[in-house]
Amino acid sequence: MNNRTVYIISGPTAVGKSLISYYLAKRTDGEVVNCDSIQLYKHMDIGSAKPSEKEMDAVTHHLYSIVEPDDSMTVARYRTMALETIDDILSRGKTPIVCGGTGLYLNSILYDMRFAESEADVERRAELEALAEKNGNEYMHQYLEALDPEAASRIHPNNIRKIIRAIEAFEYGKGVLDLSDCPMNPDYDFRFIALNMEREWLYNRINNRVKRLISEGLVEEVQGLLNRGYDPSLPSMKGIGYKEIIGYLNGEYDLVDAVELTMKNTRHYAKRQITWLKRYDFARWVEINKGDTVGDIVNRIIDYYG
RNA sequence: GGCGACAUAGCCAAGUGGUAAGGCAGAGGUCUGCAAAACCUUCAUCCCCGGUUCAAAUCCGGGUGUCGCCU
Repeated sequence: MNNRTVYIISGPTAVGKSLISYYLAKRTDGEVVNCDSIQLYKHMDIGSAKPSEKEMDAVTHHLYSIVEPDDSMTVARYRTMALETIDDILSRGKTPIVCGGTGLYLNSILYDMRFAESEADVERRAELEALAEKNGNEYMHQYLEALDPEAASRIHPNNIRKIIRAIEAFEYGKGVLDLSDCPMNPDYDFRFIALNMEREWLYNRINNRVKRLISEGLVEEVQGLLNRGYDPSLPSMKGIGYKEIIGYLNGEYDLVDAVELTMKNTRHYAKRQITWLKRYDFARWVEINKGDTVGDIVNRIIDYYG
């Protein structure tokens, strides 16, 4: 038993990753491993479009609903958990099927990304944010330039978030590394699938999905999260669908506007996801056409790798 | 039928003689600890015809269209 095959099912939001992973798991005696930054959170089921309970019961799903919305997730943490899960699945002779569209998280599995031992320092970050607030982005960029010219040259002066991270990283060790010169993770035999479909169709699916989430009770879910005391400023609460509904509940606009905003932001997100996936030249792009059944697609995925 | 207003990118829209702001949508892209985040790039010759002028989206005349009011 020395199979190291790991399927990765990625693609933009709403292409149908979850469903395809589910059927692929049935066909390959597999177990699904979540790679979606929002599906990691508990109590965020509707908005993040988690697989149904039925699917979760029929096939083992890992890393869904494992942290509280106010827990701080990071790529480093995700990577540790994901790798442990994958190893566990392999050790039992099953096939891990990583499913999700969070690019950086996928990357952390695919590559040997090294993270410093120490966790990010929240206090120092707050200090730097205050400094940026006071002196402006340009000032911070110059400050970074003095510390780490190489990193400064890679980060746009307007991208204050990355500038701050780079300063933090420099102060705590080696600075930010370049994503592109990271070695591939040698431990697995990846079968990387990037699902995609015609843009217009995808956008239609996104719009319909948002409507469906509302009818399934997204507003109530968000209200419930607020009632539990989760702050809108939490990263989890800034997920698409959540932040827009919060705006509606705060009376900033009506529900129709919230829905349209959510659709728009989801479309933008899907576009960014596709852009991200294009970086992987080893990705097998699977184009989904109208009329394809899930079975067809799963067959194509399996056939791809003989 | 008459009078008036308006006509700028897919949409909203600034610009009233000097060589087309901005926003949204769309498209493309960046990415090593908030990533469903953050950030970047790109997209018009101004309804049509004629005139005035060194120079017109901007002024004049005519046409067409839209809207409003009147009959």
